[in-house]
Amino acid sequence: MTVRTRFAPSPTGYLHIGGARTALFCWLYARHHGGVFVLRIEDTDRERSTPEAVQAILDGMAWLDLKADEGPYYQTQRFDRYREVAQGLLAAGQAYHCFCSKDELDAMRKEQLARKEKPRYDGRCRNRREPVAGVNPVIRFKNPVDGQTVVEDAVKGRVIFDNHELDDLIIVRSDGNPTYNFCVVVDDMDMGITHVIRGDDHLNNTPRQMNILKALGATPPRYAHLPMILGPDGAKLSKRHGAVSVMQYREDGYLPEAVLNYLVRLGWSHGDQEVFSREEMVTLFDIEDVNKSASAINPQKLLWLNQHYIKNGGLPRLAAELQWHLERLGVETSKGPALTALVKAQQERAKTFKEMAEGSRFFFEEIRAYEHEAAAKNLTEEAVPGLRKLRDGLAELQEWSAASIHSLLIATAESLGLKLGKLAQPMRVAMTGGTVSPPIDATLELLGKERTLRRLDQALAHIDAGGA
RNA sequence: GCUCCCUUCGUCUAGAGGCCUAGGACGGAGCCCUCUCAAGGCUUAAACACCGGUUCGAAUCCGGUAGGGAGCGCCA
Repeated sequence: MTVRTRFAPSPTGYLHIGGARTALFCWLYARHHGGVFVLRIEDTDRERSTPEAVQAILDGMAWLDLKADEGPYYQTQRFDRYREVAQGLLAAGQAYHCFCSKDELDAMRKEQLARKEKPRYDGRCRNRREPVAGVNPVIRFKNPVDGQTVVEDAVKGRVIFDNHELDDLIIVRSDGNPTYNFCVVVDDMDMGITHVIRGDDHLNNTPRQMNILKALGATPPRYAHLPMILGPDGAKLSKRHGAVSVMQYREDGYLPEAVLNYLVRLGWSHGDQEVFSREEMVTLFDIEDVNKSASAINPQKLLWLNQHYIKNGGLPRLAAELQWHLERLGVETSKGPALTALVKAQQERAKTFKEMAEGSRFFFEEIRAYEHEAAAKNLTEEAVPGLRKLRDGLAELQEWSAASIHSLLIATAESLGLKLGKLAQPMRVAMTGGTVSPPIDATLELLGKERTLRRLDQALAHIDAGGA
């Protein structure tokens, strides 16, 4: 039997980090077993579902490269099918019409709560023969009243529910539309889903779904309920935690492989290994190895992984990403060094592409102002002799390469009895306007001779003008 | 309130009765390297929620307690 998993988000918002992890595990499990990964959009709540949210989910998955092998299926396009199945249940006496009003239901709940009982529908319409005039009934599933339903969960283990804890849930609303728990069941059955991997907030729904499946004559799939993902503070994930949408991570300068690698280690591990390529994830991942307990997001570790992928990624790939971010900053990338060379110079000092792009602006844009403290400390009269001598040397330099620039720098500093830092740091401020850049020789090489000399003159003039 | 789930360093985790004086990673601290920022190298602090039981022996098994979480909708 081929494994078939599904990711079934409801399009009421963006693809957040928790959803992304669920999608990843579903995808990994399918890939690992040579199975099929199905995408299903659960949009039965027409009030809250939007096409923008559908697109956002698709975009998020595309960015993470979690391609669905089938779908997306839309539940709103399958309403006829749900109604058909509900009618079948009705005809078989496994479901019934319920005419209870909302007020009646509310009153019932209140009483039960007052008696310190779990609120549940008492099944009073189970044996009603006559319809109530003027009331459009809902359809309820006739849940078994005794016995137990056992969920053999791949991550939580054996979980036992007494059927009398479960009540007769509504499967079709009074307006004729099917409800969530029912659609899920019909879909999982129709789509031949063999493994339902989802958040553990659904664990309590599982016995109800299994009972409906059994009533339908279907074999329940294998279930795996993933622990929740919490915010950095250990509280439930929310907007207040910043990057809730996976696409926000792109904006913030993260690579999808870093996000994926971070996510796969939340609730899953393989010994002491921290870094996993996509291929390794696929071969090593197993749902049986997933943890039971919730985990908090650790932004520092994500940052570290991102840095790892920046340091070790392929240049063309990284250059494309840098270009995307530079363009976001409004930088004209054609007016500067080749981006692959730039990435090579910057990849050791950036944790994110956002950071790298911001730290690379000076390669493309003129220096309009020096950082105050940096200039005050480095662009001083004291630095002038060194800068002048270096300017002469650079102007005559035949081969404009980091290596030759480096030699010139050493020689210049030596001849003036200066420590390298006394020369390099003023140069850095002159070239970048600030104090941070790649090694100065590499920076000059990337800047090019003309720009270097121009900026050196600009700095000298600045000092000459009294640092104003 | 009821049902269900969870509990190893700050965080992610290893651990499936003796290999544990509990390992790794991020983060922290210190040192080294150094033209800045980084990167890198080395060192270091830091945890089995609690109480009982089983056992020659428990982080690992059992029971309870506490603390977190989820569900209990004509939401998904």
